[in-house]
Amino acid sequence: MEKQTATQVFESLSSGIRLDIYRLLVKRGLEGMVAGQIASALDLPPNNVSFHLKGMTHAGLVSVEQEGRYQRYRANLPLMLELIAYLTEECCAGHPEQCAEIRADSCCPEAVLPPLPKTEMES
Amino acid sequence: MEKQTATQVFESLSSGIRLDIYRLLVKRGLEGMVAGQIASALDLPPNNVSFHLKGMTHAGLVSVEQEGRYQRYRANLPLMLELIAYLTEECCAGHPEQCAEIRADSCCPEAVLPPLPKTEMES
DNA sequence: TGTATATTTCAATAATTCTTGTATAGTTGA
DNA sequence: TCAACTATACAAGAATTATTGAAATATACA
Repeated sequence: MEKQTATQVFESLSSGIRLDIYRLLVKRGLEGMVAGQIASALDLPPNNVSFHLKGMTHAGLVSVEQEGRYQRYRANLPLMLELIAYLTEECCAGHPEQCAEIRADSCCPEAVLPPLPKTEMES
Repeated sequence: MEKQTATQVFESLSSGIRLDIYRLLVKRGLEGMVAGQIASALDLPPNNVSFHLKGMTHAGLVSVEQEGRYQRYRANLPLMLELIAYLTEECCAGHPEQCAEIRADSCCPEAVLPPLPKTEMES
C-alpha cells in the first residue's frame, strides 16, 4: 500500500461524521445504503453527507454504484485489512517475540528498557 | 471504545509525518525511540516532530517516558487492535455469512443487489 | 411532456491545522 | 555554578478543511 492511500483513509475516518457513515455502512455489509438513507439515518443535510461521501469514495474507503436515481454506497472492508497490514508491517523488526508480547498485553508495558547506546543520537 | 478516541487516532495518522513516526515506532517495538532520534531519522526539525508527537501522545497512539533528558516514545499497538475491533463492530449485522465473503474477496464485489424497498427512503 | 425526487456541485464564510522561528525549561557533566 | 544539549511551548502567517444555502443535473413517474 502506498503512503498516500493510507493517509487518505485515515483522513477520511478522522471526522466524526465520516466515521459514523463508515460504521453505518460496515453494519450494512453488502447491502449498503443509498445516500438519502445515510443522510436521514444520521440526521444530516444531504449535501453535507454528499460532500463527505465524495472524499470517502476518492480515498477508496467506500464504493458507489448507481441504481436508477439512487447512489448506493458500500464500505470497502478489504481496504481496511490492507491498511492494518501496512501499519504493522515490519512490526518489532528483528524482535518478533515482542509482537506477541505487545499484542497480548493491554497496553505498552512498562518494560525494562535497554540502556541508551553510548553514541547518542545516531539514527 | 469511544468515538472521540477513534477520531483522534485517525486524525493522528492522517498526516504523512505522523504516519511515518508511527510506523517507525512500530518497527522499533518495545525499544521505542527518543525524540531526537525520530527527528534525525525523518530529517525534520525537532520542534515540528515534537509538535506532532504531542498530538499523537494525546490521542494515545504513542506513549512517552522520561529517560534523563531524553523522552522515549513507543507505539501503542494494543490501541490499534481496539480500534480495528471498533470499526468492524456489528459488521454485516444480521448477515454474518457476508463477512467471510467480504474479507475473502479482494474488494467489495459487484454482488447481486437486493431490490429497493417499496417505501423509498425509510431509515 | 411536465413535475417531483435524489443527489451533486458551487460559492462563501467559518474554523481548524501546519510550519517555521524564537524563547523557555530541564538535564548532564565538567 | 556554568556551559552544552534535549525537548517543549508559544506566536504568527499560510494553507487546508467544514458547513451552509442556493443552484444544477439526472432519473422516475404520471
